[in-house]
Amino acid sequence: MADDLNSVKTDSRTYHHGALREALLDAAEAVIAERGVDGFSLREVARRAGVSPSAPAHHFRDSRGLLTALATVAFRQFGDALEAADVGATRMDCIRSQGLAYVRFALTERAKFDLMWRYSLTDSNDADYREAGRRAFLILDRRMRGEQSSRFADEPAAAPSLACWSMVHGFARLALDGAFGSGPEAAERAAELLLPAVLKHLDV
Amino acid sequence: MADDLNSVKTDSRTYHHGALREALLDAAEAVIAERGVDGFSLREVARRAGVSPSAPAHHFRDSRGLLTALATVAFRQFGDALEAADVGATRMDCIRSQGLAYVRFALTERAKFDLMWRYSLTDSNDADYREAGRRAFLILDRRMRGEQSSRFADEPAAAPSLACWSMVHGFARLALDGAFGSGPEAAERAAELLLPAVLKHLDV
DNA sequence: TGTACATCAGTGAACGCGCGTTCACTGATGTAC
DNA sequence: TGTACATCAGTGAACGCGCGTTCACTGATGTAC
Repeated sequence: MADDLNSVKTDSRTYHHGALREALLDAAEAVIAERGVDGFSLREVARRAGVSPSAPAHHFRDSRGLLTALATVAFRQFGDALEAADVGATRMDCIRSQGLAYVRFALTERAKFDLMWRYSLTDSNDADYREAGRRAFLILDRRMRGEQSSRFADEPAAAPSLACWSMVHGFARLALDGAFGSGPEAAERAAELLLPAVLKHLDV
Repeated sequence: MADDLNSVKTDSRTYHHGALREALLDAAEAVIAERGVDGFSLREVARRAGVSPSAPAHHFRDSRGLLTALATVAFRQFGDALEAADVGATRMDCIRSQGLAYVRFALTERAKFDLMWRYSLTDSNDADYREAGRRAFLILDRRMRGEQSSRFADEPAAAPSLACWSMVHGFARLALDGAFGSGPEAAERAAELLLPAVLKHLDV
């Protein structure tokens, strides 16, 4: 595996692919982006990667394995997006900015976002997968906790974070699932128009 | 179809089933409850209803038709549950009560709730389906609007309702999708423990 | 520097499967006269 | 009240499909000596 990365691009047909794992993840991403998560098939992914149907098994035991790996990648990108959005003059600004980024990610990476939460398709015991999900939540959670102590002393510590997470998650899902009209455009328009107003009703 | 309903139960094997439509819907509900929405198959449903694989086509054009009908039924039951929960001394009590009912429905009727929002599996143009979904939303929306005028004069009128809807919907989805631990018990425990505290952060 | 060999990463044919849908059909029902 | 017939609601065999996975295999790579 000490492959020169350039050679991967250049020598076109060797018996050993050289970067098949990544190629399969890319292909899988393309497939679900085009056909939706339910349209995923291992054979189709292999086909796109130009490889026999049994090749993926060497890198990801089975189809669930591949999807779990892809969901993990997706959660990492998602976490990165939240982290990048954690900016603003005040704590509340940061929170709102993260909320917008949350929904934007869901709407631009529809299929990946779907997959991240389709736990019937992934191995929810996979350590990397769990860790990637946990990290994403903690980015928001850390900002929510901030310096300030909760005004709601009698409640579980995670409640404010969870309230925020629930609201943006719910909004994103409703948008994706066509509650604001079907098609990506309708969802994006709704998000632009409504989400800022909706976030005003979050009290944390 | 002027069938005596009692006879449906009693004479066991006639060529004409007599209430096949309902039997198929029941069977479909059982199938997705056992196997999840992805485990649905038209043949399996026909099998359980004790009928040939092509029989369902007479009542529901195809498999999407059946699922759309089932989703419609589900949305009606969901609406009924919200309506029944719309009780309390204050407006806010009613809202909270509806929120709890929302999540309870999602957790007890997992598969049906899943199906309601899986719009890749249903015909989202179906009039009954749309109407049933709309009605459910309006039950919450009516209570949210109440007598009182919004304190947020500059925002879209639907924003408070949508904020509430998003929060409970998001919470329900996170619970269902295993964010609070996998398995129904974990989800229910989390809902009991966290949901009331989460709802305190809704400002409407 | 050369060689033997283990290991790794692929091939491609084959398996068995369950699926949705179509098709020509038939049994039961209800209605017109 | 009896009969002819249209319509409705089923049957069941057959279709073609794409799927995930297994299997015995082989080509390429890297390492020990």
